[in-house]
Amino acid sequence: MAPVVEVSDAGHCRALLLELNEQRLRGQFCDVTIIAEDTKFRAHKNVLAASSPFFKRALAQEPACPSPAQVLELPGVQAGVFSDVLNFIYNSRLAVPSPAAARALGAVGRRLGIPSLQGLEAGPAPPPAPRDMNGAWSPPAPAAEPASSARPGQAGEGAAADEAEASALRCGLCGRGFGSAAALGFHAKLHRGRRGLCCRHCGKSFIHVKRLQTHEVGCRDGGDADAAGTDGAVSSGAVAAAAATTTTTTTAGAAAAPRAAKKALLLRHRALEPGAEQEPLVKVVDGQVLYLCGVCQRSYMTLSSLKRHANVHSWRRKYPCRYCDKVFALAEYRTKHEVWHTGERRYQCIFCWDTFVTYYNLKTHQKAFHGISPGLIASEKTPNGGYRPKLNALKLYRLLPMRANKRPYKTYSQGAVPDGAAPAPAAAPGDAGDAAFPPAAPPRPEPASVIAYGRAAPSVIVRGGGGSGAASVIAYNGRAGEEAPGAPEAPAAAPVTPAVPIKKQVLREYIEAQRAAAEGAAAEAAAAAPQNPAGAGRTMTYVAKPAYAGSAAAGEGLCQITVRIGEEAIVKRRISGTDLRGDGAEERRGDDDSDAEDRLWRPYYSYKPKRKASGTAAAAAGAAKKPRWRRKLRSLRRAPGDDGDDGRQRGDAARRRERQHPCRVCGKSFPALRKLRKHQRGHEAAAAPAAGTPGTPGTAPGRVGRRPSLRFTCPTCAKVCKTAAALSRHAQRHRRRAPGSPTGFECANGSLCHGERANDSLWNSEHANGSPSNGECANGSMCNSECAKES
DNA sequence: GTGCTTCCTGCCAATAACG
DNA sequence: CGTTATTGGCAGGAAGCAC
Repeated sequence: MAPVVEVSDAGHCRALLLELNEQRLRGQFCDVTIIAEDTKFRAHKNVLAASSPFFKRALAQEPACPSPAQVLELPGVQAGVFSDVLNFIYNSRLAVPSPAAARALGAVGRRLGIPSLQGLEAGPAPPPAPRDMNGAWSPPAPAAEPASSARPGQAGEGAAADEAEASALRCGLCGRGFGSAAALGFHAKLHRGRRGLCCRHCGKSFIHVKRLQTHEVGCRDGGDADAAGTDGAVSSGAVAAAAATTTTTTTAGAAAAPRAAKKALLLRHRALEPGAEQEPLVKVVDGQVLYLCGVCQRSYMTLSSLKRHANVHSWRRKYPCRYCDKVFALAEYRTKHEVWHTGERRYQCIFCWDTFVTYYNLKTHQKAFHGISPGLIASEKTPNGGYRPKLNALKLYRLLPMRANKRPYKTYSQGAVPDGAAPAPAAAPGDAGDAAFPPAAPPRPEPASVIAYGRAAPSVIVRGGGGSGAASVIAYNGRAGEEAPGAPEAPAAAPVTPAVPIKKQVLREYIEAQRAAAEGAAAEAAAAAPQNPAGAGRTMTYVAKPAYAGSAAAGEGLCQITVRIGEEAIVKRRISGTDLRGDGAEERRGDDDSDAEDRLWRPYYSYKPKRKASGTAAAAAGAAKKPRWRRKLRSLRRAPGDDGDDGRQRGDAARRRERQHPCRVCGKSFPALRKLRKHQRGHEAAAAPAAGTPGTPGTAPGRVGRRPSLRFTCPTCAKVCKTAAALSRHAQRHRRRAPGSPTGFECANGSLCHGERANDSLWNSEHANGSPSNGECANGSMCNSECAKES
C-alpha cells in the first residue's frame, strides 16, 4: 500500500549534524570523553561509533568503572589532529592546511577506520570517494551539496554553488550561511535561548551579536588552522576560503599553524571540558572561607594559595631552572633553587654583617654566635602550615635585594606559554660574571660599606649619643596577649559547596554578618571580663653576644633588646660596637613606628614594608582574616595624621573597652570604635558634597575620614591618587613627558627621583643591577634604600 | 641525632586585565 | 580611573634526606 504522503527533507542530515555539533561544542548530552595528548574532547558516543569502527568497538565495551561519561584515551594521537578529526566527524568537511597535516590526519583516520581520511595519509591528493562503513554510516552530505565539495582541492564549481546557496540561507543574527532551510531553522533556535549567541569556536556566550562577531574573529584568528576552516566552519564559503588557504600556505605558515591551532585548541576545550578548569570547592567554617583542593582535599585560606597549589597537581605551568635542567612546579622553588647556582647571599645579620644564602643559615648563625633565641624572631605557625607574623617579632637581619633582574610578571595571556622562555639574567655592568656563575660566596662584607650606606641614607635607626649605646623605643600598636573573648569554638564540618554559585559579594556579606555577631559577643564578654594585670608591663631582655671576640665593648653585648609585653608592647634595641650608634640619643614612640621598625630592618626592600603587628594582633585574637576591602579601608582610615595622639590610646585595650564611643554628629554612642567609625562613614557620605571642610585641621581633630591616603601622592606634581596603580600610571605619564629630564625622575641629582622610584620597581631592579653596588646611584647615594624609605 | 634542603602555605605587593 | 585577578616573593615550620 503506497503511502498517502511522503515527506522528504534533503537537508535533514545536514541540519541534524549541525545540531549535534552545536551540542558537542556546548557539552550538551556528551557521554564520552576522548583524551588525546593532554587534551580532553567531549563528544557523543553514538556519533563517534557511527563514524568510526574503532570507536564502535571501543565504546561498545562496558567501562571498568561505570561513570556518567566514559573516558577513552588515544595514545599517540596529537590533540590538534584529533580535533580536526572530530570536526570532520561532526561537520563532514574539513580543510587541511598543509601536506604534513594531511598525512597526520590520514594516519589517524586509518587508525580510526574513517575512509574519507585514510586517503590523506599518502599526501594532499584527493582522497578516495567515501564509502559505507559496515553499512552503519554514510557520509552525512546532504543531497543539496555534493560530497566532493568537502575535500580540499576540489572546491571548484561545487563550492561556488554552495556559496550561492549559503548566501541565500544565511542567519540574520550571526550571518552564518546554511545549506538548507531546515539547517537554518535549527540554527535559529539557538538564538532564542538564553545562551543563544555563542562563539562557534569556544562556546562563549554573548548578549550582543556585534560582540559575538568581534569575538569570533579573534577567536578564530587565535588558531591559524581554525581560520582555515578546521574548526568546522559550516558555511560553504568558509570551505572555499579554506581551500584557497591550503594552496597558499607557506612552509613557515605550515609550521606555525599547528602551534597556533594547538593553542586555540587548548583555550577552546578548556572552556568546554568540566574537569580541566575545575572550580574550587568552598567550605565556610566560622565565617571563614576555606578553599579545598579537588585532588588532595587540602584546604586553603586564600584562593591564590589554592591556585598556586593546584599547579603541583596539574603542572600546567613549569618553571625550569635557567642554569640546569631541573623543572619546578612553583616559581618560588625555582627562584630558591637558582640561588644555589648564583651563590647570592641575601640574608645579612645585623650584628656582625655576615651574609648568608638562606634564612636557615642566618637563623642558625644568630643562634650559635649571638645567642638569639629563635622564638624572638619566630612567627606564628597557622594550623594550615602558613605563617603569621607574631606580635613583637623582630627582624634581626637585612634582606638584600636580588642581584639578578627581578623576573617580570607574566601577562595573563602568557599563562600557557612555557616558562622556560624567561630571559637570561642580564649581567650587571661592573659586576661581570655575577649573573652566570658568580663566586659562591662574596667576600665577608666590610662593616665600612654598610656603615657608608647607613650614613648616606638616613636610617631609621636612631643615633645614640657618642659613647653610649643608642636606644630606640618602638611602640607597637597591637595589644599583646589580647584574645578575642568569647571566640566561637570551631564548628563541625561545614557543608562543602561548589564555589560557582557563591558570589564574592554574597560571601563577604555572609562573613560580615557572622563577624558582626561575633564582635558583638566579644565586646560584651570583654566588658565583663577582668583585666589581667600580670601580663601588663612584663619585660624581657635579650642580649646578643658579639660575633667575634673584641668586637664589642667589654662587658657589654653587641645588641641588647628589651621587649616589654603589655598592653603596649615596647621593644628597645641597644646597638653598640658599630657605627649604627650615631650621635644623639633619641626615642621614638608613636603610631608611626610601625613603619619605622620595618624600615629599620628591611631597608633594601624594593616594595613597601609589610604591615605589622597591629593587624596581626587582631588576627591572633581569633578573628577571621579580614577581606581585602576591609583591610584596605582600615589602612585608609589609618592614614598618617588621621589620629594624631590618639594612636597611643589605641593601644590601651582596657580603656577602650570601657569607653563608649559617641558620634560627634548625632550623639549616638557605640560600644566599639570600629562600629562608631562605620557609623561615621554614613555621615561622611551624606556630607561628601561639602568637600574641604571635613578634612580641615581643627574642625574635627582625630576625625576618621576616607580622604585619599597620602601614600599615593605624586612627588612631582603632588597629585594624590587613590591607588598605587593609579599613581604608577600617573608617574609613567611624567616619565613620558620628560624623558631624560634632570627634573624628572632621573637619578643624576638625587632627591626628587627617590620618591618616585620607590614606586617604580622596574627602575629599582634595573638601577640596582646597573649600579656598581646594589642600590647605589651613580653619584654614590643609595637610591634603592632611599626609595624604600621614602615609599 | 644532626645538618641541611625542599616543601608548604598565609600574607603581601606589584602588575595586568577588565569594566 | 578604580577594581579585580594574577603572579611571585617572603617567612618559617614541617617533612624528608644524607651523613
